[in-house]
Amino acid sequence: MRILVVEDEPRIAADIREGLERAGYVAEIVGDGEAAWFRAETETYDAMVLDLGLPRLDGLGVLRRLRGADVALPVLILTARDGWRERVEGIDAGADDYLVKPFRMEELVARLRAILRRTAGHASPVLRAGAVELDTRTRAVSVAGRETDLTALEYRLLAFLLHRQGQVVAAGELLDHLHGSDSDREANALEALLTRLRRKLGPGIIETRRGHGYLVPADSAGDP
Amino acid sequence: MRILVVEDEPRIAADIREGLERAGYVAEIVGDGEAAWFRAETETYDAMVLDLGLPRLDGLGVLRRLRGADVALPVLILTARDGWRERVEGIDAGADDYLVKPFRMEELVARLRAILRRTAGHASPVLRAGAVELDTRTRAVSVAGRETDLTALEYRLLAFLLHRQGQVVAAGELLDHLHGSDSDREANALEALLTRLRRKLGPGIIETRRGHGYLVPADSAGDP
DNA sequence: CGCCGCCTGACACGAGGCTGACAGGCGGCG
DNA sequence: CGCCGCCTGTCAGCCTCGTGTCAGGCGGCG
Repeated sequence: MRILVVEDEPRIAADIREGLERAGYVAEIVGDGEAAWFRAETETYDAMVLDLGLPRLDGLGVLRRLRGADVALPVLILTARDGWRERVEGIDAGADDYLVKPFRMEELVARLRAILRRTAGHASPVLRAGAVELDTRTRAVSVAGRETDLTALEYRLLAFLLHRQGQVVAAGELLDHLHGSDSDREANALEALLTRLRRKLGPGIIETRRGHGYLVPADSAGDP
Repeated sequence: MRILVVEDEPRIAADIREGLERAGYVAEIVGDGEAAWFRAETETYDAMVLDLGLPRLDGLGVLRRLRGADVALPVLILTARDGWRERVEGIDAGADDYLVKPFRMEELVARLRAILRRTAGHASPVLRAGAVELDTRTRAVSVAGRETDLTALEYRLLAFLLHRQGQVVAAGELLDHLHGSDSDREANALEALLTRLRRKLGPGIIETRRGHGYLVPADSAGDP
């Protein structure tokens, strides 16, 4: 789960990142509305945490533009305590929920989970492929009903592939998602990771398309 | 006819504008990818001329975003002479045609006319020819409804020919897209590749124009 | 009829991908 | 503070399969 955090105050941004990552999300921070708009349009995120009190480009402007462009991205807005006007306008502009600063991280995570659960037609928070089930809320993964422990990286990889079920994802894109960088050396790291993950999941879940990339098949793979 | 030109180099941009307007089009220039995306989303254009060598935001990102958002806008990309990799990725990402810099204005106008003629650009990410379907999003190819495995090279070749449906493409140009170089020896490699691809696709999909090149016919070839 | 362009089956090589082993790093726990 | 565990990147070896090459065949055009 990738969350785009739009927050100009470095300390708060760092706190949010820490809290989100502790909760199992991947957080990316941008400091102003212009960058937020750009990132939201060019990359794929599962949700956005948007501080309305941005210095340069108004957070509300970002939100309106997003909604105007029909971007179905769950947005949680952060407002000042006395910013009731902002809150109303934010909800009007298409925010999914709001949070008043200062707030407790647990509350942020809880609200994020809530809007992730009820958004975008991804009705169910659990992803399935064959005998494999992945619950995005609890981060629990089971194979044929058996709870299975995945490492952080393995989980990210699996979740990403499940999110794109049926599509072939290039190795470069996977590496890009797992870290930021991309290199030749690291190609093998992905392969090693895949080997370990496949050993835990069993055969038929993650397939290789030589020269194309990897995918988890759309149909009920693994149990025919 | 409104054409959106995305080009950061002012002199080239001015040249293109002049050439397009002389040919009877209305040209609008933007200098970076972010602006291009915004304009393409908020305004209506008949085609886009997109320089892939943009400084800040990568032109390919714009293209992918457009296709991902199901924007049915014909796109002609401009690439550097040695940017064959860019070209391949551009076509893969849903460009309708490409032009190598430097180019003559007459050629730009001619290619623009061509892609405007076969209307609708590539609104849908799936390309069709007879019984063959190619989904650029999933990289899946099917023949008469049957999923068919293509190798990386076969896929590139087919995708390229489908993007240029109805046009004869010279062997040299095909080789140029599949690899960087172009040699006599390699000519046969292309023929071998074609043989293998045709065997998978069945007859009537890829035709040979002796002495000219290859094409996949524009009309519903293969199923009459 | 003979040349030339194109097709195709066979084959061999090398790149791409897999995996077991190892090492550095980081955090946890005593 | 130091030991020990797990996680993850790197390396080397192996295997598979994709792809180029070769040799020969088919057919059209002069």
